[in-house]
Amino acid sequence: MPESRADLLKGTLDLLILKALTFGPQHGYGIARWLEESSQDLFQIEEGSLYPALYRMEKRGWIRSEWGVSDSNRNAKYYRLTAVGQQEMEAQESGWGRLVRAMSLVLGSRPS
Amino acid sequence: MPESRADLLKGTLDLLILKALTFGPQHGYGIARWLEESSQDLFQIEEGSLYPALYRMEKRGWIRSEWGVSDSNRNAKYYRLTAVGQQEMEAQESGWGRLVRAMSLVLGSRPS
DNA sequence: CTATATCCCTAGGACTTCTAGGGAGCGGAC
DNA sequence: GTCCGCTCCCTAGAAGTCCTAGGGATATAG
Repeated sequence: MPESRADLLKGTLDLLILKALTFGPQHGYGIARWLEESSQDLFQIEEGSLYPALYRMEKRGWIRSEWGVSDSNRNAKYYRLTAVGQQEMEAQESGWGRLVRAMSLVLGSRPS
Repeated sequence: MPESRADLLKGTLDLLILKALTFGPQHGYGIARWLEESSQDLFQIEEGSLYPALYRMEKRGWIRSEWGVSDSNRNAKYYRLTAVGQQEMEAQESGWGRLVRAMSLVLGSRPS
């Protein structure tokens, strides 16, 4: 019963990945690094979460992959956003906005 | 593969329940109603999510229950926050704040 | 008496994430 | 030349949360 999970990513990983890919194709490792950087290290992206996420997102048609060579000259699988993925990104972004609004209403509430 | 889940609550249910109980003891049904009201119906609390959540939260010592009689004169199980639950609430509230900050950094980012 | 709202609960499954590994290649330090 | 660290990919298994889809009982209004 390990209650000690950092677990800061509450179902937001898909949106984060989609967002990372709006700037052009990127490989898994690069996505993880970018997310950590751009969140000022608030996010820690576990590879055991990332790769399964990429796999299911590709299966759903949100992203598509292609092998290439990375900046550091290694083989890397580059993912890019599809049109469906772009729509999904927008949908999830607005869903996130609704969640934040709802939470903010509740957390700022007084008794009924 | 039903992708059609409303699923607005991304792991925030515990915090929502804890928050609801900061205003005094309340029963499950009342918690659900209050959360829907105070979120302006953005949250829909399913009973199949709520009662298991209450059960595990009690098992963890965050809340304690006692049978009583509701305003509408029915038997109802009233939950109240424990000291541990109060601490947990504060911890989760600040965790939520960190998530919102991190998401906001990433969603507002430009390419690396 | 019948309908509606109020109240409680469980089982089973879908889904996401984590832990905990394994593997391989490139480049620089020594 | 060898070793180490970083880059890169991946899987299996388990834990945890939430949903769907039920089931049940009672008070009060009409």
